Amino acid sequence: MSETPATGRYHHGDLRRALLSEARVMLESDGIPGLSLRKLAQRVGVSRGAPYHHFKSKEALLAAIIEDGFRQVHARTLEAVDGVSDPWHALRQSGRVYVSFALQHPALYRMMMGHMVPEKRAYESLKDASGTYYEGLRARIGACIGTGQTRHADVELAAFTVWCGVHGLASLLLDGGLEHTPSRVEQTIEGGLVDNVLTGLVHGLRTGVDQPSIGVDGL
Amino acid sequence: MSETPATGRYHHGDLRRALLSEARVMLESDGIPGLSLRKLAQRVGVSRGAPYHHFKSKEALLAAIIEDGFRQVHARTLEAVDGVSDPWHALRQSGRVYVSFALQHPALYRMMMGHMVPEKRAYESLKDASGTYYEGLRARIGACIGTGQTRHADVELAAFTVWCGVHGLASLLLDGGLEHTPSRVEQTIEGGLVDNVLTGLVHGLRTGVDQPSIGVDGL
DNA sequence: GAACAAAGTGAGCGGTGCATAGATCGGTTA
DNA sequence: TAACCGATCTATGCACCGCTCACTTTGTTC
Repeated sequence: MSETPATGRYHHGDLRRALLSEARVMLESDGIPGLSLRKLAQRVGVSRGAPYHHFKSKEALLAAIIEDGFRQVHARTLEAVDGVSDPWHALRQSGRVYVSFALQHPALYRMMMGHMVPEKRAYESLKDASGTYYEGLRARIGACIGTGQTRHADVELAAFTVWCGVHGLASLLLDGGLEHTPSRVEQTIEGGLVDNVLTGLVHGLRTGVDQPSIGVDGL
Repeated sequence: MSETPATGRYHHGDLRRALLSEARVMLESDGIPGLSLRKLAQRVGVSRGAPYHHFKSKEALLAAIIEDGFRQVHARTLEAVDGVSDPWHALRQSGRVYVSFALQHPALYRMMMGHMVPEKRAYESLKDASGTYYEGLRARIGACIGTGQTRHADVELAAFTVWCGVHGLASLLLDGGLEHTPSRVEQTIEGGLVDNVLTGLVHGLRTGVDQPSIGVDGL
C-alpha cells in the first residue's frame, strides 16, 4: 500500500487521495447521507478543516468521486468489450456492465446520475470523464448502425435512447421500490433482462432480432 | 381557501394538510435540500415539534408527498388519455404527460423516484398510489398488444421496458448534466423526443412504425 | 364539572456544512 | 546557517438540521 499513513506527522502526505479513497468506502457502507466531511476527516485522521485545502467544498469532493466513477465504469466496459467483434454483442455487453456497476455501487451511481452535484458541467475534469464514456457508447452504437442491420441513421438519437433505457433500468432496480432481492436481480440480469430492454431500446436499429422473451416475475 | 389559518388559535385545525401543501411549495421553490421541518413549521406558523404529531418522521412526510405525486400524475394521465381511441396514440400521450410532469416538478419527481425514502414499500398508501399508476400503464400496454400489431405478448416485460425508457429520459433531462435550457427541452419534447424514445422502447411491439427521426442537437 | 386523549409548545441534544484565524512544516533563497 | 514563504493542518465558532421529551392547552366524553 502506498497509503503512507504517516501517523503523527503534521503533513499527511497524500491527503487528497486518502480522502477520496475513504469517501468511497464510507459511501458504499453508509450511503450518501452517511458521507460527512467531519466523519471523513476523522477517519482519515485529520482535522475537520483540512479537507478544505484539497476540495473547495463538499460538492467539489463529490464531483471528484463522480469523476472516478465514470472513469471506472468506462474502464470496465472497455475490458468487457475487448475482443468482441460483433457490434451488437458488444453493445449488450456494455449494457450489462453498466447495470451491474450501478447495482454493485448503488450510492456511487446515485451520486453520478443524481442531483447532489447540480451543475456537473461546472467541473471540467468530470465533464471530460463522462464525455469519454458517452463517446464510447456513441462509437458502439455507430458500429451497430454500420452493420446495415438497421434503418436508423441517427447515432445521436440512438445513443441517447439506449442511455435512457439502461439508466432507467438501473435506476428503477435501485430505487423503484420494486419487490426484489439483490440475488434475484442479479439472476434476472444474468438471465437477460438487460438484453431484453436493450433489444427493445434499439428498436428498428436491428430488425428481426429474435431475442428470447423472459418474464420479470417478482420484479 | 379552506386553509383557515386560524391565527392565534392553539389548535391549528388542519395542520396535516397545511404541512403537505406548504411542503410542496417549498419543494418547488427551494428543492429537496431546502425542505426542512423546522422551516416548514415556521412557515405554517406552528412550533418545531408540532409536525411530529402528524408525521412520525420527516421520511413519513416525504412519503405522503410522494404519494400525492403519484396520484397527481395518474390523474393527469387519465385526463390526457380520455377519449383517445388508438392505443398507441394513448401510450405516447401518457409518455408525454409523464416526462412533462417530471420537468414541471423536478424536486417532486426526484423524490418520487429517488432514494430519499429508501423503503417505499413500507408505506402502504404510497404503495397503493404507485401501484394504481403502474396498473394504468400496464393496461395501456395491454391494449397496444391487443391490436395485434406486435409479436410481443409479455405485457409485464413491455410495461417495465417502457417505464425504464420514460423514467430514464425524464431523469437524464433533469440530472444528466446535459446542455439544454428548459425551453429547449420543452421544444424537443413537443417536437417528438418522447415519441422517438417510446417508439424505440416498444421495439417489436409494433413493427414497421414509421416515426420521423428527429435530432437531439443541443441536448 | 372531572377525566382523558389529542394537539401544540419550547428547550435541548447531537449532528451537519462552512468559514477563518492561527500554528506548523518543507523547500527555497540569501 | 538563517530567514522566509507558501502550502498544509489545527482549532474554533456560526447557523442550520432532525428528533426527543416534559409540559401546557384544547376539545370531547362521561
